Amino acid sequence: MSIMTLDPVERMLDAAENGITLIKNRDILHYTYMPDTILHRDSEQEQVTQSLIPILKHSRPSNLLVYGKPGTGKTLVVKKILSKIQSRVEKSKFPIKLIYANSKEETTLYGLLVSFGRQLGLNEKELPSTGLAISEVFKRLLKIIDSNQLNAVFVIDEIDYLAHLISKTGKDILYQLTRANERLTQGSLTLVGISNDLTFKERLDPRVLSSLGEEEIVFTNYSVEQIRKILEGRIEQALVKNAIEEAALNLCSAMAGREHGDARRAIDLLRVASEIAEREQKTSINEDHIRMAGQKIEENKEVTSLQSYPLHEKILIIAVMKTSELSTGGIYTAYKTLCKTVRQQELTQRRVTQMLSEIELSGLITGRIIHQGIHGRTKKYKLTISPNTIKETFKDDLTFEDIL
DNA sequence: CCTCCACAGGAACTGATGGCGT
DNA sequence: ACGCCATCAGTTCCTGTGGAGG
Repeated sequence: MSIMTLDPVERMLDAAENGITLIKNRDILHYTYMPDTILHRDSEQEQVTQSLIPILKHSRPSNLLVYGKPGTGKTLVVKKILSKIQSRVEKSKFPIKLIYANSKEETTLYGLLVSFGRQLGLNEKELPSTGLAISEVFKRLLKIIDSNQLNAVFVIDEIDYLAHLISKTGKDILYQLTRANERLTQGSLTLVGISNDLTFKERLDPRVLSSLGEEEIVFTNYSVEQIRKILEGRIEQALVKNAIEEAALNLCSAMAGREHGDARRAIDLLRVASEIAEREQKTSINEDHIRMAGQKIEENKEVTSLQSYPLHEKILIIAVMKTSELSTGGIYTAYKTLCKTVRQQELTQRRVTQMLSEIELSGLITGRIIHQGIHGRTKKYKLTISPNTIKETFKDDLTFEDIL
């Protein structure tokens, strides 16, 4: 290694040139990477294939519902098998069209339908991204499937979010999707729903359930040992030999397994830890690196969610941080005074309670309902992140100069 | 045993935005 | 040009509630 330079940039460049390299292939340490073989999921793969097989015989397969916690490989398996099926039929005259959409990424019902449409080949002109009635969008989707004689497979990830959107707007799109085949003469439509929430079925319209739930597949959580195997597979491809200590690997699997067997989290941990170790010029990843990675991932999550909030939510978070009286009333008065100093129109208490519960969902604060007898009912909130993170994140924002 | 607090949180509505079809 | 539609942030009005204190 070259002599230590004082300039940190020079030092990093030096290290990159001559220093220790742990990572051979960074992409493999990303959970979006699709490995050739999916570990521990043989029977699930068989089940998925089984229910989709009719497509090869030119008839409509059963609709499919896939359950499993995050990071159990649901999406991976479904995508993999569908693409295999697609490559099988590629040469035949029988067109299969795979459509994938994640309900969480598309925040509105309209957006989701449009994303389906885009993948079916409708451009901005044929399907504008705003302005139409939802029933009109739906009509156009069916029209293109019909006129191109497509056999479409709609994969709807996180379908529980979609169900939630639907119940908010009152449009029963899911029902219409399941019944779409009756309106199609030339093509067909198959639904594959993927859900994280195992109780989601109970909230579903029974008419939808009867056709969507024709087949059900449950992905169980990974055990710690299974996660370890998955990690080993990736380590072998992505890292140099002996890049990770035995204990660190154990810790990594344990940390991810403890939650609910989330392989995605395990891989994230590994990637960040290896980056840290590499930067530190260590010859291997040890337990501390894993712990630091865990912390860093947490902090990153906090900072990005802090930054992404609109102005009034930010003010509210600062109010929670600065006040000691953490009942809703207390927070609200604190919030009002902050609004005055920042010269912002204050919002109603109703709105504020709503914002507070939204922030609570993201995990930055936690709330607990407390009954104080004659003193009524309140929700007491508590900051779950360190005030320093907040100050650090907002320190460049001129709006908050006076209140931090 | 009843009362009454201090809010929680649902429902329905408003007004603005942006863009369609005709 | 006009009416219509979806969406979003926010408001208004509302009903509901566990238990301390009388």
